[in-house]
Amino acid sequence: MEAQPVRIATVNDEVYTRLHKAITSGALLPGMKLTIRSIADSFQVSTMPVRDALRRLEANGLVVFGRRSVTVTLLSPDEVEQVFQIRLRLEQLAAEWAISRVGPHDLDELERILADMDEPDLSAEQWRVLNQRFHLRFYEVAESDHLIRLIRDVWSKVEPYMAIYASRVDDFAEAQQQHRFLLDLIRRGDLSGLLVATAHHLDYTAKTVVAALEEPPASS
Amino acid sequence: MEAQPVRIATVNDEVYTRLHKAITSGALLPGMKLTIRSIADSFQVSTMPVRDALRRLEANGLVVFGRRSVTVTLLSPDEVEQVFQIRLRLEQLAAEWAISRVGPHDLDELERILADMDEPDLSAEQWRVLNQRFHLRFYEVAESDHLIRLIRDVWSKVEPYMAIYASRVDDFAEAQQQHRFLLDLIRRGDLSGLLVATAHHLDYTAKTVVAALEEPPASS
DNA sequence: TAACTCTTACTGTGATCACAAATCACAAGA
DNA sequence: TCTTGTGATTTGTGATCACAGTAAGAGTTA
Repeated sequence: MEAQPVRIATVNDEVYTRLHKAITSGALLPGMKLTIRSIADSFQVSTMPVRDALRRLEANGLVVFGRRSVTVTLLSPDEVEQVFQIRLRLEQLAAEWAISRVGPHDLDELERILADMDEPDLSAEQWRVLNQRFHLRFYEVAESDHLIRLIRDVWSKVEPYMAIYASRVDDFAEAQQQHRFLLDLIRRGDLSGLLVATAHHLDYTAKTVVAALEEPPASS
Repeated sequence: MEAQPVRIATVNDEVYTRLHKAITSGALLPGMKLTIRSIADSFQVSTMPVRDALRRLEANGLVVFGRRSVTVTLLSPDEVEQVFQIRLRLEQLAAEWAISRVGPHDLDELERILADMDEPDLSAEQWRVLNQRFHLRFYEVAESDHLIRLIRDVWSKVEPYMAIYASRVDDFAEAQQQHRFLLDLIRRGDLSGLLVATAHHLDYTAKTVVAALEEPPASS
């Protein structure tokens, strides 16, 4: 029963995690130029683990190595829409696998996450994290490491734009209503309904994100 | 009109390409232990670009970094099946996008690839490469870099097992027949038929690959 | 004032080195 | 013969260094 080797916490991993979070949370904006040395200095490590981490982020599509430069990947609105379409197909597959395995304990936890999201004075960042947790928590029920990992990776690519969108909106009532609807379908085991609702939810999200992207960033 | 920086050919890229090919072609078998230094020696470069390349391969899921070891990712038959399911969804999406954009030139090229695959004394390796080229050539018509890249990545994960399978089989008549059927559906613009046929084709492929995987490697 | 050239400083790439931890081999004991 | 403990070797990790090409800034000219 030979298992895959287990990763050990290392400086490289730490840097990777922090950079990944910085990009997906919108702290490092798409198109922004990065320098290995300054990152290394701010993290108080050598350039070595930073290089390793950036290489991994490159393979994830979150940064782009160019001629003597590293840049946070910048997606056009059209590309964002494409990625959302891809996300949809993967998440529909995960929903198929998950809905037949979902148990009472899972439903409770999903319910609890939605309750947390009802908190009125939630920051955009907090909402974004909870939103991601809700969806991924359900897909984890599918028990497929490969699918979950892929969904995470694809999700990460549009997450920076979700962050931009969320930072400008303060009313998540519509999205929240859709979440409750989704959870209800899950609870009832209505797969075909869930697939349609998931498509609607992602279309809605994609449209609002792209719309926020196309209007001027911050005119006073 | 600021464009994304362009990658420049570098030693790191070269090492990455060669290792990627070595793994997907089955030259480096799943589960095999790799050592950075020996790879560096055999390529006559320092360990540096090898590290970078392996980090990228790690993010692609082709190798796994463990405690002081690097291993070619080993998938269980069950995992192989999962990845094929994921591939199916992604390729169905690509088929949707591609079928409405396919032109005469594309059809000619697909036809030519199939003709090449009719060659009777084709090595397993040559057949595998042509098979991949046929499918990807069609999906490229979709003109979505993100989707193509994702399909390539997912494809790579099961490619080593395709190589194992192909090396033991010498009759690709059934698969070839399915290819011609697919191309016919593409030519007629029959999307729903194409989606079903693609599902059948991938199911068939997955089953034969997994079957080959589960029987003893080389008895006698 | 604006555009252009040239120079300088910067930055990723690749190499080499030190270290600690894990693996492997060999031997001693049961 | 199998297990266990110990030591030597291996190996990934992280740091430092030299180099070459790029990109930004200064200086000049029209």
